[in-house]
Amino acid sequence: MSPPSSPDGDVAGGRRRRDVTIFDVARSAGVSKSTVSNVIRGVNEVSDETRRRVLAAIDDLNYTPNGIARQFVRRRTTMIGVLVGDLGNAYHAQLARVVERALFRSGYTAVFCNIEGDVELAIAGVDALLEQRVAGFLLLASIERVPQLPASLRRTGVPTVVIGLRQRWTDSVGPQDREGGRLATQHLVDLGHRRIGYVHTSMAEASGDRARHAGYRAVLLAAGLETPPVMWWEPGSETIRVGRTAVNLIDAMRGPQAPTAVFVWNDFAAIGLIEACEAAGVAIPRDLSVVGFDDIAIAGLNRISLTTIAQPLDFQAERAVDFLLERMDGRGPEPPRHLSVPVEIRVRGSSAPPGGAHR
Amino acid sequence: MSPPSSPDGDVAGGRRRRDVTIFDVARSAGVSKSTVSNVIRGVNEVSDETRRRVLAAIDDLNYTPNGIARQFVRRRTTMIGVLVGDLGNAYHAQLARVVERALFRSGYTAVFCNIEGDVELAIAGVDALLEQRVAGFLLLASIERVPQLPASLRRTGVPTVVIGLRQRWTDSVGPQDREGGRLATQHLVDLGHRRIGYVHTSMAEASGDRARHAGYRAVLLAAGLETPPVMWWEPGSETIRVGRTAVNLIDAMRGPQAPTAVFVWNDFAAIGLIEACEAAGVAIPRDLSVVGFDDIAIAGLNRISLTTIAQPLDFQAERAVDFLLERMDGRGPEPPRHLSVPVEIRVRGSSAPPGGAHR
DNA sequence: CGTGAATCATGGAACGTTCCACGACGCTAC
DNA sequence: GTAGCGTCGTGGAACGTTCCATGATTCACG
Repeated sequence: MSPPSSPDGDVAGGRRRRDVTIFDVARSAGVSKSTVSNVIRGVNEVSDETRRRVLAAIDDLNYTPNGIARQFVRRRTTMIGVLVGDLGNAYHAQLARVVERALFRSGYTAVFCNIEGDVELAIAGVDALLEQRVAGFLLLASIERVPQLPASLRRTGVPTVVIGLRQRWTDSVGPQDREGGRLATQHLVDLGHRRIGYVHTSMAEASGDRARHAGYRAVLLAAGLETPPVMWWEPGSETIRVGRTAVNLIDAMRGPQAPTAVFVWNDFAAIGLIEACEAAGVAIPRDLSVVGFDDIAIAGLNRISLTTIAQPLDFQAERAVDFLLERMDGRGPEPPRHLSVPVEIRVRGSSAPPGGAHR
Repeated sequence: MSPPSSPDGDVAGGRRRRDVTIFDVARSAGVSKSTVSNVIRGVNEVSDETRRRVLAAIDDLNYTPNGIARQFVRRRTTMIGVLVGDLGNAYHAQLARVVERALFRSGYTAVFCNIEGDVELAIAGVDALLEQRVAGFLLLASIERVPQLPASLRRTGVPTVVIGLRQRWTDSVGPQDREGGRLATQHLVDLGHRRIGYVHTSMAEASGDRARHAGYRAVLLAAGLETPPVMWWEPGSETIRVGRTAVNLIDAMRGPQAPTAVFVWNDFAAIGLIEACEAAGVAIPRDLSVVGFDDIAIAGLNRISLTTIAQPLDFQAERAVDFLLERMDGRGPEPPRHLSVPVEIRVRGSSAPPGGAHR
């Protein structure tokens, strides 16, 4: 009858074997493609008998709907572009993880783009995501190395939600940075410290930095304490750069007005700082108490034991996804919402009374 | 002339504003859609003058090609499904990061699916990726919690490459596990240890576990040393579970035949083990030397200082992507290739002569 | 001047869905 | 008996590309 077993398009050799389509299912079930479509989408009442036959045919042919075709015709994908600072950084990796879960649970697919603080990469990544017609963007904090990113995203007109950094132009979700700065600093004051420094990265727009600093200053002011000049920390891009010099902090430690405690704007930097201090002969917490922010996983290790401010990442991810889905539906409120979720302090071994009373 | 500023499809309200299409560009440039397509794809010689006009029109209209439509008609996407064990685990996160970069560099998009050792999640994730018609799969190690995954992927017929775990049915890339086990154990023997234990997870198919164990046994055999029973470690799923008991190791440490050193099958477990030991009063390295595998970022911290086997993740990711692209082109060789990349030992503070000669 | 080749541009079919308008059928109510 | 309605199913247009076969023009060469 038919030509003897047509070539059929090899799985290999470039051109792919033709998929089972909705037509094949329709033919096999003896109905029209529209009916199959209705069954799959669960709309437009279909009689039980017909549905049964269609489902049987789907099962029979091992049919998987072609999501690309669906997204094409609907002119709306289920992909969300997730821009993340650096997956090598535990805080970002953790955030990426919970975001992926939250999106998946809502039926969306996370497409990550690892910015790595590289402007070229960021631009190329966003372009690629736009070409893929992502339905939305999720911007995960720490975009300090690519300051033009927010404006650029905004211009695309694609719904965007920011996590970890407050932005005026769109919804954002983040920790109570100011409160966190307050808690951390108050903890140090309560321990009896009188000269408490603040350490951040050298970048200006670092997520939450400003607010954390404000909380810190407020406590010092209320306690009638002097505010030493801000110290900075040059973050390593890939890992916590062991022994990387926190130049002016170490210098300060040797000066006449050495702080007895510091609040560091995030754990990643705090741990690097501890490493650098110890390498320079500054004992933690005897010579210097350190408090971080984020409570990344390793902060809880006994070997690290970093006092820090914990923020609930899961909850933030879920709310951010909620916000994003609303905006994608055009249901997002104006002006944009900004949710700050509560933080709490985890007191561990890196902080102690001045002079190192315990440990 | 025209109706007063037609509704035009609001950006919000569900139905999206119609994109600029290739037709708009064609009209604006005064050519056919085919010519625009030729210019974009850089094929089928186009005169310089025409190309210039088309590019100008593209720029003018701010046209972004619709990747979904392209992938639809070509019946081939540029998305690669990346199945990863647990982004919360530093080793996986690091691997995910380099894989994303390598794929991006080749013009592909990584679509991660975080398995989390959850069978349901894994199945649902793979289904979603199949619906998205990913062009290939990359399986990142540690699928020990979802043993049926390889077989399931294989059945899909979608080209797959495995990283970190040797599989017979398809290409794989991984570290020289056996050699790593050898190096680690030889290091301990050289330090003078006579009773050296091996610690792994309780899961059978853990990536590389078997080969690492084999390297370990080979060294002990060659050195004429006794092989203590294998000890196991129940890994925490989300973080290194601080203080989680490595039950039978701690027990063993108290017994008459306590090992003076252990080789732990990966850093994640090794660090957890160190924590548990120290919590139980076993000092590292005085009472017990510990060697890990992977050289995850925090292993290099002075506070951790874990002696371990380093493997080059970037290189593995690049080769794995090469392999995958070849298979996707139908150029993959038969039988499948298995690449083992060299490892090296990084000696740090967690290993010392028995009795803790230094530190 | 006619032919063939080279260069460049074009129109149309196809890709696998969704969604809409419509139609067939059976039932109820007047 | 027929109008109206509810239930269930259908065919076709549309989505924005790619790719192929073909067409138009120009030029070199005999």
